[in-house]
Amino acid sequence: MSEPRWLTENEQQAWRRLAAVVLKLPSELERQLQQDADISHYEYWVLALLSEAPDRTLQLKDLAAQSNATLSRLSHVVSRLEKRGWVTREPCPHDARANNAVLTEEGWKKVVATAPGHVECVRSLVFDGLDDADVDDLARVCDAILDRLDARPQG
Amino acid sequence: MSEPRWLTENEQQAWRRLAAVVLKLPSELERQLQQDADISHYEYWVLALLSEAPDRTLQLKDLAAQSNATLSRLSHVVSRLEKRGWVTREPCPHDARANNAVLTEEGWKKVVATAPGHVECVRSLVFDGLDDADVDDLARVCDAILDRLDARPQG
DNA sequence: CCATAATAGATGAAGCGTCAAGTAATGTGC
DNA sequence: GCACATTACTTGACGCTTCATCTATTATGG
Repeated sequence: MSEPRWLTENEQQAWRRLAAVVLKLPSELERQLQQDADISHYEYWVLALLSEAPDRTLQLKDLAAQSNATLSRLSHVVSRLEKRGWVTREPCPHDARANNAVLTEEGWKKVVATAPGHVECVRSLVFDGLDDADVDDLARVCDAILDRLDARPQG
Repeated sequence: MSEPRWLTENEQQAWRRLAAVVLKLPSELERQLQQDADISHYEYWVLALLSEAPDRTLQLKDLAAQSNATLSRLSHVVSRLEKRGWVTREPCPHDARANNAVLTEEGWKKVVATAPGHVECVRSLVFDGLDDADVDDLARVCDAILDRLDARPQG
């Protein structure tokens, strides 16, 4: 084991701030959605993805990938969303192992009702403090981090 | 309720990437620490903060603030760390309501043993993909977001 | 001083995510 | 075309965070 490559002063500062964002931003978004729509951030994300998908339908596997979650987590969440009447499960025609998640009309209404307040929250927390150049920088840096995250051996 | 201020195309892209980072980065750090040191990311933060504090001692209230957590969460975590022999609670001399958390010698050793691998993980996931200008951009953007997060009315 | 409020922390229940197993269907090698 | 591995998903248990509530101590107002 060689000498660890410690962080420079600049990197430490950036890291502390990124760590704080990564910790606080989700909990604030969670709070807003819970309070205003009685729904978790991840549940919202699932509904939003379905609302944009063709026929408002996605196979669970793909929905899991697009929402950055494990299939297990998604399965639990879809069960909850099903109980609330926002999503239904349907067998996938071409693969008897697979299931599709389909957004119901009620689910669509839920997304439509929830989206404006949530977008406003994201905007006020993130984008109102940034100019156009900052937004580009943010996207670029996040992309670089994601490249390395996705390149990891075993998730 | 006026027309919501939707996100521009650029903002949407940046947001999706930030959301992915905010979701994936913590779980990857969690995985590394759990695997290599049998400890959670937040537990590591607590130990690391204590290791840098004068006398390796901090009042629970201050430790909660510095680690971006509620007092309740910290209290539970300190209980676990106490059971593992890495931290002890001591009454605060000047305020009988308050408790100090103190890092034990065993706790110090744990930090020393864990830090290099964790820093390596942070470096490889975040900083190895960024140049100096990116690091500055990251710090600046995170700072702007934190300003708005911390300015929120009620947490 | 005394009542009230605020602060510091602890604790138990509830909900969600993760992990380990399990089932069922579908590829793949020989 | 039959074993074997892989894929797709479900389920139950466990651990951790949050929330509400509780105790104890310290400030504050009159």
